[in-house]
Amino acid sequence: MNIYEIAELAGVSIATVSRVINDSPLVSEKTKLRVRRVMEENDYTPNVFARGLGLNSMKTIGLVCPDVADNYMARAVACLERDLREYGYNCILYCSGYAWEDRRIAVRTILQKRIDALVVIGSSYADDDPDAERVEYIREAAKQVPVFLINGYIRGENIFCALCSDYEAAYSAASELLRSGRRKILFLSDSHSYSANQKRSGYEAALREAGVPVREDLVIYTRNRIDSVRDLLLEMPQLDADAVFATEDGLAAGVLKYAKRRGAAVPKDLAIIGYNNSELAVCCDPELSSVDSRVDRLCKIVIDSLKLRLNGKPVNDRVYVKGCLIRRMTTDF
Amino acid sequence: MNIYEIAELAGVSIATVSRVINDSPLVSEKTKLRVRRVMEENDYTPNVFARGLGLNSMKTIGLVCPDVADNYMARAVACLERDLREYGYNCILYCSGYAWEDRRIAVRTILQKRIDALVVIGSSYADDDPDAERVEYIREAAKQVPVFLINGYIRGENIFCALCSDYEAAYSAASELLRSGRRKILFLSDSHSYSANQKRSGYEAALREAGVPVREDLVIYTRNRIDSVRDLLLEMPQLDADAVFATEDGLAAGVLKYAKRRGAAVPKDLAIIGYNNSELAVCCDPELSSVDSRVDRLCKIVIDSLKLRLNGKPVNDRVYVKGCLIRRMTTDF
DNA sequence: GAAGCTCTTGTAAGCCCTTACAACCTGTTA
DNA sequence: TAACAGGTTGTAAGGGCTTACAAGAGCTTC
Repeated sequence: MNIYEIAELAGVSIATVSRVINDSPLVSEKTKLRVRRVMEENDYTPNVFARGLGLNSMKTIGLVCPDVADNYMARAVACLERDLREYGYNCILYCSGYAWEDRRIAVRTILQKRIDALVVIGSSYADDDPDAERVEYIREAAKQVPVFLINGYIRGENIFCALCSDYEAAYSAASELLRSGRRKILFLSDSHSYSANQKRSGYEAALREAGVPVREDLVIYTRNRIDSVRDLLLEMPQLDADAVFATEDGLAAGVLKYAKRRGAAVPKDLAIIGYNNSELAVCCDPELSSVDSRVDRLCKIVIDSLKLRLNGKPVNDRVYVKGCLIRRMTTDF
Repeated sequence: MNIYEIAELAGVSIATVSRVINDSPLVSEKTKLRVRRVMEENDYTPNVFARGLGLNSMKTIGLVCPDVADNYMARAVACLERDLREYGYNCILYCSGYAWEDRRIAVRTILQKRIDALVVIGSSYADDDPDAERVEYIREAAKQVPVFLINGYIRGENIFCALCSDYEAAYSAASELLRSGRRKILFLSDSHSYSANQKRSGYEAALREAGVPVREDLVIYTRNRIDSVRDLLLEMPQLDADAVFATEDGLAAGVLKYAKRRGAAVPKDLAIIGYNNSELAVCCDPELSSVDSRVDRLCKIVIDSLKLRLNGKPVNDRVYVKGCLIRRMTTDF
């Protein structure tokens, strides 16, 4: 069943059928109705490939993220997919993994599908990255389609960034801990990504401002896995800290669990703040205080920009969203 | 840059270029090398739309699931996407939501993209469903492309199912609890889906077999949200149970948390078993015993079947995988 | 030296749409 | 009544690829 048969059955030309498909104002209402009825009766759907060829677009957006099994990215993907679909676009998903080379391949590969735009989630790039040239592939991609980064920042033609102001968020989280009298605040992170570095800077700024020296031994990196955190704490016979600021809820949840086992009272002996406000946070006992990095908000911003951009309108190339601390039970009141 | 230009530059016909693109054995190695070099030099990529038109396939698989933000489905999507990609296929994702009408629309919509196969995750359909006709759209879809169900069962031409044997898994989970002397086992579920019903049947069978009467007041349904569980427990001044079997880890985690708050010793006073062995389970304290429903295994099976099917080979239309109980700290040894 | 074979290449039709341009119809206007 | 405008429809030329079929090139064989 193709456009010719429909045209035949409706007694019109294929041009008219095509116009009906595209709801062109050039067709009279009467004809439209007739053609539509024939299409429905034969439940005809235009061939998207042919359509793609003609329009040079299949109304598809590429979504690249390191790992959808991560709750943060999953929420982003869910949000983006829904909204974009409602706007008439489908999403091709590509879980790249975290390695830079794999990310590069991901973008290159997905571009071959002739997507209309590319969204990269959790990219954590930055211009001031010491290895800045490793994000060059993003700029390459931007030559072909508009590129939207969620939580990554790269300056460039046709590149649009929506970021959580991690620096500020970390600053205020650390300040909160300082305000409640904590002086030995452990900074726990799982990566040296741009956003992790921003968090660290914010943390250090808050300490400095409060006149508290930044102690190298209180800045620790480990894998975001519960057993890594367990091992970490096992190796530290006595944890010389009265608070923890973790760059991921998973890390914070681990600290909470194993510190409690060790007999620490939370938050009295040890206050804890996580990051991302994931589903984990409310499952913890006591509930974990966490910085909400506002994925949904970031996604909305990206979607709005994307719509504007696809309509050829100008778009801000950088938007920051303030992260906000959700106070639960692992911090003082 | 199109196939004509490449042909021109390489001094061959477009047919030859096309054959090189498709790595046809009809082309001499010498010519292949030459054409390939020209393609690389101009970094040419064949237009997928035109290719799709010609081959009637864009090497794309449709992935429909109610909600990727759910850890179980996210793991499935991640696994499927990776393996299918390695096999040369990309995935179009569609998060349908749970409503039946929305699922129907999801499948109908995604089919229009002329995908080569459809994978439906967490469908929880069944032939013996009282509302069996509501899954008719799956059979409709199967007329167009092979359909693979993960954790759903519908008999039909071109429909292939991979399921966790929830009945058995639940049976053995309940048996485990009975073996350790529990007699008042609460069955806690968040849905009346096919697989939830299977779990309930398994649970009841175990009780009956042990000569323990099934108490209606110990079968409870509630939303899979931590606060729903909290409210549920609040409404039950004294929980007359010595064990809980929950159909989702989220529910189990909630019970664990609020039962502990109430002073119950776990597992001494209350043993708990969850389901799906999600990331939550190990974050709980004590770590949650949980039935591993083996998403990864199910995905592998689907992928293997899918490959066979796409090559026109015969495939089992139903494969069961045994769920297995992961014993952690919320059950006795 | 002609026939026949295999290997390789080219020609052209086809896949199913979109859309520029031409043409037609109807109703006004001068 | 002719010219014209506006609204509607049709014709035909793409768009970039695949592939059936034809054909040429280089061998071998008798």
